[in-house]
Amino acid sequence: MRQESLTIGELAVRSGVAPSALRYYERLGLIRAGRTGGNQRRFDRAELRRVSFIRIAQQLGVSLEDIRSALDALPDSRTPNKADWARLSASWRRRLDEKIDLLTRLRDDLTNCIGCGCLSLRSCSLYNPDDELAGQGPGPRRMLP
Amino acid sequence: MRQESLTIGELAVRSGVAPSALRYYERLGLIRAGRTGGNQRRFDRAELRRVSFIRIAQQLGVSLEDIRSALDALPDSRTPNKADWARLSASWRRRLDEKIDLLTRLRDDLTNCIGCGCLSLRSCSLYNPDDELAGQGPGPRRMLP
DNA sequence: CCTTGAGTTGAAGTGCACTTTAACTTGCAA
DNA sequence: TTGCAAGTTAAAGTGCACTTCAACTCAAGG
Repeated sequence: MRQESLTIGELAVRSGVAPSALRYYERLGLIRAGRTGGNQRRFDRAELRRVSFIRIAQQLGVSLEDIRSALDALPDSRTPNKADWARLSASWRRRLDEKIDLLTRLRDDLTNCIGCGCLSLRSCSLYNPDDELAGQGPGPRRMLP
Repeated sequence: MRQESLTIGELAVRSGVAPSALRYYERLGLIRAGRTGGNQRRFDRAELRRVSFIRIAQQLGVSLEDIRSALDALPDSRTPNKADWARLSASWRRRLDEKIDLLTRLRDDLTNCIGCGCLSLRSCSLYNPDDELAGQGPGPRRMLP
């Protein structure tokens, strides 16, 4: 079989992302699709890698807007190759390192800090409002203007 | 000075959380406040620790609803002591361990996986949809019914 | 040819975590 | 006592990441 292009349903199954989400990603310019004569989307297999990248970045608390910016670094005219993806992954690695670092500090301090009764923010390294990745809970945030 | 109770403004400054957010937390039952004769909130100093706990939990991608459940484990009648907080922090430590683990795997696999071209989800350990904490990006999620 | 599942669109809806607004009241210092 | 910052409420608004809906078209098998 090994077809060149995928329907939106196929891409959804293979990526684990709902068709509606894929359409949404396309609208935001995170992925691209060609069209058939009858106006149906056909995705290049390479888009699978993009979707994968998107979901990984989301695990790091990166917004779709920021992911779009990152993906813009990929070549527009040709299919991205290993070197392209490697370059992109480098920046993600840095983010990952930072995030792991933050969580590790959090873990190491937690018992200690609660045990000693100092858990009152500000004083503690647990509270780190300046960290770009720190405030990314499950809900929208943009607390300080 | 060392006053017994804090106004909402004072708690906001000391916790770094906006007054509107604190009122919201109170509505959801995450924190408690007494009232003055004139109906103004007065927070026990112990509430500071609760707010701290909430913000830390949010960094782990836990929803306010889940945080509320966790906080319900604290004693209702008396001010929580060190042992109470330690017990609570234990469960958070487990979550932290899991999350750090996930991110570490992610980091270790990333370059490798992208480099080898296998980054097509499903096949990769990068994609881990069953992990409770994995899907916690910055936006609301609840993709599968 | 006909049916049926899969795809198309724009517009509206959803859930979370808040913030903003409007209209009003309190608490404290001068 | 008066002035004003800080507090109060309910209700509506915001931003993100989607999903759902209605009304329609397309693609492929029998």
